[in-house]
Amino acid sequence: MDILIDNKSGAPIYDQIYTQIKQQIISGALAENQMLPSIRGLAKDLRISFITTKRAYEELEKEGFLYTIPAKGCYVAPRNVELLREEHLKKIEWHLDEALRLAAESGLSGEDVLEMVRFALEEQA
Amino acid sequence: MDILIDNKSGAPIYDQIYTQIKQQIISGALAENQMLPSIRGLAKDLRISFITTKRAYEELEKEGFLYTIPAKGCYVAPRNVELLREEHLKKIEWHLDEALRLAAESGLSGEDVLEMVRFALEEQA
DNA sequence: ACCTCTGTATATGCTGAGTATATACAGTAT
DNA sequence: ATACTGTATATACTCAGCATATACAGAGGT
Repeated sequence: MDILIDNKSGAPIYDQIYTQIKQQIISGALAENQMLPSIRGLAKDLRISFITTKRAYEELEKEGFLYTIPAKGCYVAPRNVELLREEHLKKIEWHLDEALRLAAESGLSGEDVLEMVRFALEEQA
Repeated sequence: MDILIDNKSGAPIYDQIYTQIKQQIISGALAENQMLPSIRGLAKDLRISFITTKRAYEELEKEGFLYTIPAKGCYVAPRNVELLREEHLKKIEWHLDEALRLAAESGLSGEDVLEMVRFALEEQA
C-alpha cells in the first residue's frame, strides 16, 4: 500500500488518503474483497492519528468503495454497476442544479427550464 | 428598488442583495446607466450596516454589472443584456444536454429527468 | 484466560474563512 | 457649511473543517 502525504499540498490529509485509495480501487490495483491496511497500521505508517485514516475510510465506505467488519478489518467492496450508477446520478443532479441556478439568475422560471428539457428531448428523438 | 432580506434563509445578507440586484439588472428591470440606491440609503432602508450593502455592490462591480463614481453614486453598467442572457442560455442548454446524455447512459428516461427537475425545483423552494 | 490486534464512539483544541460591523476619511453638490 | 456620495482600515463574532487523545468493545491467536 503506497500512500503519499504531501504536507505542502494544501489538501487535507484525510482527503489525500481518500483520493489515493479510491484511485487504486477504481484502477483495479486493489482487488475486490482484498483486505486494506488497518486504520491503525496505516496511521502508524504515515505518522498521523488513526482517527484521520478512519475518516478517509469512512468516506470511502459511505460511497461504497469498501466495507467494514468491526474488529476484523476493511475490505475492498465488489465493484458493482449500482455504484457507477450512483456516481452518474450525482453528476446528473449537479448539472440540473447548475442549470436551475443559472436559469434563476436569468429570471427564467422552473417551468421555462422544464420546457427546455422537453424541447431537448424532442431534439434527441 | 425592492430588495427583500430573509433572515431565515441562511444565505448571507450581502449575497441576497447581490443576487436580487443582479437578477434585476439581467432581467432588464433596471435600465442601463440608471442610478442605483446609494449604499447608505439602501442600508438604512434594510436596517443593516452600509458596509454590507457596499460589499454587495463591490461584488457586482467586480463582475461588471455596475460602475461607480466616487462621491456620486453607483450606476447600472452599460452592457449588452441580451448577449449576457444568450450566454446564460447556452450554458443552461449545455448543462441540460449533459444531464440528458448521462441519463441516457444510465438507462434513465426523459420522463425520469423531468421528474428530477421537478424535484430539484421543490427543493429550491 | 490473556494479550494484541481489529474498528467504534465521544469529547476537545485549533485554525481559517466568512460575515457583519463601527469609525474615520475624502470627494461632490447645493 | 452641510448633507449627501463612496473609500479604507481595524475589529469582533461565528462556524465549519481538520486533526487529535482517550476510553470502549469485539475477534483471534498464543
